Order: sequence, then structure tokens, then C-alpha cells
Amino acid sequence: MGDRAAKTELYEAFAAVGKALASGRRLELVDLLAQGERSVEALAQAAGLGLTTASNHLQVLKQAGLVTTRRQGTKVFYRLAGCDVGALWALLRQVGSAHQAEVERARAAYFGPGDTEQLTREQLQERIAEGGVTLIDVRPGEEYAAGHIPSALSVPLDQLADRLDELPADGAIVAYCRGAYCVLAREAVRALAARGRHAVRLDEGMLEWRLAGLPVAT
Amino acid sequence: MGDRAAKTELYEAFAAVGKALASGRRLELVDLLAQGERSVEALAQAAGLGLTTASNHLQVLKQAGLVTTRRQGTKVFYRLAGCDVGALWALLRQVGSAHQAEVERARAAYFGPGDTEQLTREQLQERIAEGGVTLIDVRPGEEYAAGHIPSALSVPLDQLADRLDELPADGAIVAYCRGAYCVLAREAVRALAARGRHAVRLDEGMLEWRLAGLPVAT
DNA sequence: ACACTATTCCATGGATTTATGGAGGAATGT
DNA sequence: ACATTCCTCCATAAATCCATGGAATAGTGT
Repeated sequence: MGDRAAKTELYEAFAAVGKALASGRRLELVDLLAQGERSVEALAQAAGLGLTTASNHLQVLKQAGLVTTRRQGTKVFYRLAGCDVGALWALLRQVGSAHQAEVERARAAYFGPGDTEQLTREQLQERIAEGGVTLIDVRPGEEYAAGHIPSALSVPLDQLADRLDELPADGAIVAYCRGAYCVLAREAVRALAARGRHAVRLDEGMLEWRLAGLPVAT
Repeated sequence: MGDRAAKTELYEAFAAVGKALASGRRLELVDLLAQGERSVEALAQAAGLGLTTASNHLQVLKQAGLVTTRRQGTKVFYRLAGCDVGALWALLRQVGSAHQAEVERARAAYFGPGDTEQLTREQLQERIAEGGVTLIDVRPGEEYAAGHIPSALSVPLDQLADRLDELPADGAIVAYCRGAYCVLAREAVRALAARGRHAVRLDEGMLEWRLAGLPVAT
């Protein structure tokens, strides 16, 4: 008991989880999977990876125990192994943004200058309870189908311009997307503003909503 | 806004945190630092690493923003950059142990067969409130000095055999150490049992105590 | 200035990781 | 059986990471 070789092995086993989180590509995959299960091909396309590359990365994640698979016909669907994996990803992002300057720089470059008006979860819940607010989920339709905020309407960002008539002309519009580091809701708010509609966004997204234990509709 | 190159950079920045967690050696250092700040030399010795190797790993952790340094005379003291880093380490361990078989195997090999009687934090708090319990901190003295559970007595494991007279002959003894994956308390309980004293251990340790927001004495 | 201590920086070979193509495997439909 | 689809496994070259020793640097005491 307590010898060095065994200790090294134990820590190496924990490090296997760290290694799985040590690639930006894999983190993109984890972020996608946090929205719901997907096939390898869908993941590869959504993350902009080659098929074999995506498969390789998914194998690494699976080896580390972060994801599990389910086979349906010829397709293999990957999903996070548990909600604790989503929590780990969220905490990793929080630690990075709190302590690493490079994250803040990259975030600013990704989101672009300025920011859009935002709402906290609590404020959104109040507004929903009061009524009169139109909540739109601007993620791709499959992610909405895998789970969304109750009362939200699915309006994927790329359909937003064509479906303006479904949104109230003068009522309040709130958009949300995957999470704190997703651009979709920001782009939706800007796109709406460019078309003369006022909208605000939820400050975080579906990932944080789930982690907070709030109700999810499917 | 939202272009791929910027997105890749952002995820790569998060991955820098993952990379820092991708080595068993570095995780051992993080685990030590979770107990309190230490000099490079002390860390190298405690982790069984060469001095330059330890310094290298610490630089990687620093670069990732997980630790910060403080200079005092010729010594440089490293410490965790925030309690969220400790939380990240704890969550990484939890995810590993929940989803990765290898962790469980390595844990069993490290801790040895069988287990000692244990107590939860809540039970310990009750027993302390009732009185009549002797709580011993079996970590090295410097870690006790950096913060310990109120009312605990510092009895480093390597002094335990020589200081049996300080412990009640028939009262209840509870030992604790660094955390859920630390052997010290288990070894203390066994050592006491081998000398005819009955003792139990706290199921987790100082790391989890701090993260739970419970009071810490110095 | 000098010796001394504690740490970081630098160079190096060996090991690991990465992206990518092509072959191989499993389930499905004809 | 056969072709098709979707995915995994294998091989490979480029890039990165690792431990280690020696040189360089910052601070302390004489």
C-alpha cells in the first residue's frame, strides 16, 4: 500500500482524463456533445474535421471515459458519459477564463468588438413567468430536439432571416444558444438588430441551464 | 465574428488548461499545492521529481494559469491560482473515477486490499460538537500549518508511532489527510490498529473540506 | 566583489501525439 | 451474395512533449 509505482499509476490514470481534454479539437467535440448525442459524421462536419480525424479523437475521449457510444443501424452515436463531464468542461472553461489571459484575448477576437444586451437566467425566468416574451433557440434543429428550454421556439440561426414573420414585431425577443462561449445567440441578436428588431440574449446557454438543474423540454 | 480561425484559437486556449492537466506528474504537483503553497525544491522532493523537471512542470502549470508564484528571498513559492483550480482537480478525479475503469483498478492497487472504517464530514462535525473525539491531521507539518480542520492536532504519519502517548488510550480517534485519494489517513488507522488503538478515518480530506466552504484554522 | 543558494533557461535525444490516407469491419438493402 | 454506408483500425511522417544535465540568473550574506 502506498508505494510510488502504484501512486504514479493512479495519477497517470487521472492524467488520461486530462490528456483527453488537452486538444482544442476534442474540446470542440465535447462542446457539441454537451448539446446532445450525435453520429461521427455529424460531429466531424459540425467541428470541421476529417472523418478519420474525428473518429480518432472520439476514440481518445471514449478511452478516457468521457463519452459512450450507442449503435443504431450503421451509425454510431456518441454522447457524454454523464453530466459530470459537462460540468468538467464548464469548469475548465471557467478556470481558463479566470486565470489565463490568452483565453480572454481569444474570446474577444472570436466574439468581435462590442457586445449585445444580455439577460441572466433568473431574469429570463421572471420574464417568462410574466409572459409576453418570445424565447428563441437559435441552435441547429437537432440540438433543439435533443433538449431545450421550456417554451422556447426553434429558430436556427441560418433560418432566422426567412422566419422574421414568426417573431413579434414589437414584443421582447430573447435568443439563446449552446453556452457562454457560443456565438450563435450574439449573431442572432445582431442579425435581428440589422433588420430593425430589438432582441437580447441569455448570458449563458443550454449547457449551463442543464447544469443548473433547470427543467429541459424535449 | 465567429470565424473558424478565431474559434480554433479560443478552444486551443482552453486546451492549454487541459494540457496542463495531461501529465500525472503535474497532477501530483497540483494535489500537493492544493494543501498550500510550497517552494520548488519542496515540491520536487515531495513529488519525487528532479529539480529541473519539477521546475519545468511548474512553468507549464503557470503558463496555463493554474498556479501563481511569490518570491521570498531566494525561494519561489508556488500556489494554486484560485480555489476553482482545486475544484477542477477534484472534479477531474471524480469524473475519472466515475467513468474510467483504469482509475478504479489503480486506486485499488494503491490503497491495497480491504479498507478502514470511515466517517463522513457531517458525522465528524457531529462528533466534534458532541465532544470526546480526538481528531488528528496526519499530513506533514507544513501542510497542517497552511490550514487544517479546527480542533485537529498535528500528528504527521511518520511521528505517529512515537507520539502514541498523546492520544487517548480508549477515546475515539479520527484521522484525516489530503483528500479522497491520499493514503496517509488509511496508513495511520492501520498503524494505530497494529498498536492496539482503534481509529477511523474521514472519508475525504482537507481538499474537499476546503471546497465545501467549511472553516479552516491556521 | 565574491561565494553561495534557489530557480530558471537552454539543448538534446527519446517518446508520444497528430492529421491523413487506405484497408478492413459491421449493419443494411437488393 | 453483393454493393453500399458508416465507422474503425493501421501505417506514416510531422510536430510536440518529456526527462535530464549543464549554463545562466536573481537574491543573500560576507
